[in-house]
Amino acid sequence: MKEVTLKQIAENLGISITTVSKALKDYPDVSKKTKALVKKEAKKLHYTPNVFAVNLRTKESKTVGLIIPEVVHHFFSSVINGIIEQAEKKGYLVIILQSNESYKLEKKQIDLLISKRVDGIMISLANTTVDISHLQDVKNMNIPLVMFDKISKLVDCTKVIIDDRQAAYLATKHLIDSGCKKIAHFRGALLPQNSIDRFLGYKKALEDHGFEYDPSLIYICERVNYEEGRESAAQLLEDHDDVDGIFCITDLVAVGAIAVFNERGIKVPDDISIMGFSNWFVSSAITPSLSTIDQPGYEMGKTTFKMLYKEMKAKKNEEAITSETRVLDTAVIKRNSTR
Amino acid sequence: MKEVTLKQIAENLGISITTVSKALKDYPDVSKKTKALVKKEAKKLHYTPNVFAVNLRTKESKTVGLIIPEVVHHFFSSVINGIIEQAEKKGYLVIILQSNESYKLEKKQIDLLISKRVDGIMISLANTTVDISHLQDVKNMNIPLVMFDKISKLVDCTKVIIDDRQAAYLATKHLIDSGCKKIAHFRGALLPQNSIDRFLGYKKALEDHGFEYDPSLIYICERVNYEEGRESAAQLLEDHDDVDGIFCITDLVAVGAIAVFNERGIKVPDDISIMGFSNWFVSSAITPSLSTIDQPGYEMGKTTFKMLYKEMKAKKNEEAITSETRVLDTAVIKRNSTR
DNA sequence: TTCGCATCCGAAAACGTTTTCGATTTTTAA
DNA sequence: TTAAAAATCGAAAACGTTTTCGGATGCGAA
Repeated sequence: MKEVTLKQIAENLGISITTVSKALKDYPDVSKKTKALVKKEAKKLHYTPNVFAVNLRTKESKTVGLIIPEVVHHFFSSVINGIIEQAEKKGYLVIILQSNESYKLEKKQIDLLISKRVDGIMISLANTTVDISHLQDVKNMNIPLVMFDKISKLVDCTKVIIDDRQAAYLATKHLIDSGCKKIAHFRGALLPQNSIDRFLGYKKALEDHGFEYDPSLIYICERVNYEEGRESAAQLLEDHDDVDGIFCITDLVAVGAIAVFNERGIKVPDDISIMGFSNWFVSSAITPSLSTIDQPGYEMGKTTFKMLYKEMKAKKNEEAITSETRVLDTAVIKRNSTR
Repeated sequence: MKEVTLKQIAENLGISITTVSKALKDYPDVSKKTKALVKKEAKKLHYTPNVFAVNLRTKESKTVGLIIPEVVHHFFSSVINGIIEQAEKKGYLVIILQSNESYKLEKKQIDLLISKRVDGIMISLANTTVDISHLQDVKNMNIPLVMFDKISKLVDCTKVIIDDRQAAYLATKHLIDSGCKKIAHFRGALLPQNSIDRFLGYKKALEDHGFEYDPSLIYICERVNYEEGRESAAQLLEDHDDVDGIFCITDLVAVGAIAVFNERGIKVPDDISIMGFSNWFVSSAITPSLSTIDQPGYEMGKTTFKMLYKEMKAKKNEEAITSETRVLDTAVIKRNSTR
């Protein structure tokens, strides 16, 4: 029942630990004969190297950290999916932490990951994060860092994002093209970059097409959920009777809005068109199915890890790591909630 | 820029490494004065222990593994949420792996976690898993193991589950109580235990209430998704014109079915009642909102980790670890898809 | 024979921590 | 004052691996 170590094998074979170690790693200065011998014995004893010792010696953990605002979220869980798949392929394991949209937690978790000596960190920022010194710390300690989706422009590191502004522009344009004359926007909280960008895209689209921007058509959904979609829709119905299009920051908000319109006999899209954002898989299942922007979560996860991997490799080879921003493609998905 | 170690502190203070180590861990054989001195110096230099060395020495990683069939799934991501929250609270980190419902991958991942020397493993089995020797291995190596949700009765370890059979019984009974006369069941694949149990619960409820079990009313949804819900509903409409109730293995399947009925002008619940399973948060957002069984994912994650923690502590104290099965409560949630 | 050159092997240090056990000093009791 | 007890400290081993560097061996060529 004892742990089997290099020493064990060495003793069994009457050779040194050194030779065993080198044989297993195919060093050129071990004869083919002893290599075969050692490997056979290792297999026989089911030898697996003690990672703790390997970590200590090599100063690597082959483990990366991932901090995400909310795990229970279709987009983010798609990202997780992409990341862990890609990581496993490259022999890395992923430690997942959830910031719960809290800056304080996020900071603590960064420290935790650093103290666990992960080889790299991937993060999507909490909405409440403004101070970015904890991320600067990561960079200063020369730990590879990649931000995705919810990023901060203030941190110099590689980023994987979509062009929220452009996507929102296209979403709004799609409403305009389909004949909407008065378009509201259910936006997210004021701080997060993507909430800002989507708002700006919306505004720009209006201006470019001869609409005047009307602040009273903006509704804020702090928590970006179904309930807020409902509330905003209800409020909108009180405030305005001539809005014929809504661009929602997220599908979930849009679904809430559609539910309210359905209940009140307001026809979507005949009376009012609804545009979502994310292409949550449920969006095609509701009635009417939701027109939206496809936001490639799985893809984002995949390239996020790939970027991180590149940096980790560069660091190992003592090459300089250069920050890079990768922008993923989005697409307008036309369904039945818009004309 | 050098790493700060115990040695560093010791040299600065002109004392031994031993004393520094003990001072930081409040050993009783270090004077208050030197303790204060050491702690001050440690703080000044931002000392953090090298986990690699600690791991090697203590043979613990303070890390646990989690294998899940699919990350992108509301129920499972709720479980993940519960687990990582609880784990962090106890100072453990969680490595998440995804088996993609593949036995082969699952087995490989178990080996991976073992080789990473995690302190414990939590797993929800892949649908295709029948051979359980890899889990037996885990037990044999004396690594704490907890199975949740999709378990195998053949493995002797602690388990956290719901009473699928009982819950399905109540779901079916609810349909019966609300006046349904002919009740179909959209079940899952044949192998997984919870698919079997829900089917058995359905059958038992029928028998207990004077219904005769009719195999032609059973539809199999292999992949348990929206599309299969649609297909099964469409098929049902061809096969039978007098079914007035359906118990679906999962909300997603139920949502697919409802969509078909909505499209074809079949009224839910007036013409046909639909019962789901899981209480996916979308279920309350669709029209009509879905009656279902509440399956507490977050709670399950929480107690799964707690159970694991208990075992890990027991192992450390060299107490015997006794397997235990914890059954969590479910509840019938009545909404508008049933009368 | 001797030198040079491969080829093959192993001693030993290093990674940074924890913990045992003995040594030294200080305090207390007689 | 002295012996015993308590308080405080440190040397050293151990965890299991990786890697450097020097040593041994064998072989062919000079």
